[in-house]
Amino acid sequence: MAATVPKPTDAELEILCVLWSRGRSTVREVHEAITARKPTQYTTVLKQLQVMAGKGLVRRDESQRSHVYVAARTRDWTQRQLAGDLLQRAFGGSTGSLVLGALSETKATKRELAEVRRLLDEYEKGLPQ
Amino acid sequence: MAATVPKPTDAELEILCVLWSRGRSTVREVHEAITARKPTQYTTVLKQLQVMAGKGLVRRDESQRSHVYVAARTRDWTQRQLAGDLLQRAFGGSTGSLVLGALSETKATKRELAEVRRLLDEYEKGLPQ
DNA sequence: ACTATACTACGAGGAGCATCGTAGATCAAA
DNA sequence: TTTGATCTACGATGCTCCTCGTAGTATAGT
Repeated sequence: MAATVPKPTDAELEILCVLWSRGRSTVREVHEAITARKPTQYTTVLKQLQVMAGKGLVRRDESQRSHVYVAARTRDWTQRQLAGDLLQRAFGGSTGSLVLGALSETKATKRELAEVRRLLDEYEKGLPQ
Repeated sequence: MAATVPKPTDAELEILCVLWSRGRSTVREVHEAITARKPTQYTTVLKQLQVMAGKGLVRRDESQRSHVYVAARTRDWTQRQLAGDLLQRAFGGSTGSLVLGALSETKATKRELAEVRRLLDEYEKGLPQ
């Protein structure tokens, strides 16, 4: 069975973002990234990572004294989960509503709209039949 | 200043969905809708609504013995908040990624794609210049 | 060898969330 | 008027999340 990882919480998501952008990282490295935006104790980040490892959100290499952490799921995969989850919870499954919501909240420009259209085309190409 | 309402929690969102679809509702009516999908005590829903009123997520009319509740924000407004929030937290502000995430997670069909495109067109029409 | 530094493990505690039970008030029906 | 149903108010509990402090261990520098 595919190990089922839970939906990351807010704080966990922040850490995942660091891991996605940095790749394999030690606690210290993650901490430095996190604390730059929001001053936080080192052990807070450490504990988070330990909990996340327990949940299966991250994996770690303990072969060195400084353990090295990696996100267990890709950014894309997680984004799909979160978008799908929100879709069900708040949008009654209507993809169109979600898209519109995202667009209007961020005051998307014509340029971004074009980008979205382009992505739609690409996505459709990958569709069966 | 516009009263700033907090982001609704999962349980709160379920109740809001009921209020949005039913309109003005008593606790009993909300409870009936909620418990149909997930058996729940009457007082649980009542308490939720009371808390939500305190947070400003709903307003209530106490002129009758059975208080009548209304969502304080429209469905559209809330959806925009949630979509925008997720966008910032998980997608680094990239609307395109969010759209793709939602599409691929729900295995959107060609028909739905067409619908999304139509909405995009409409949205663009309302855009200034 | 000794001391300072860096690292992990882990327990504790505050805060919010979701749920429920009980108490007390109000109303309606017999 | 008494009884039963219906409603609100609210306290209590268990859970998760987040944060931090302390303890213990390994490493490195002098």
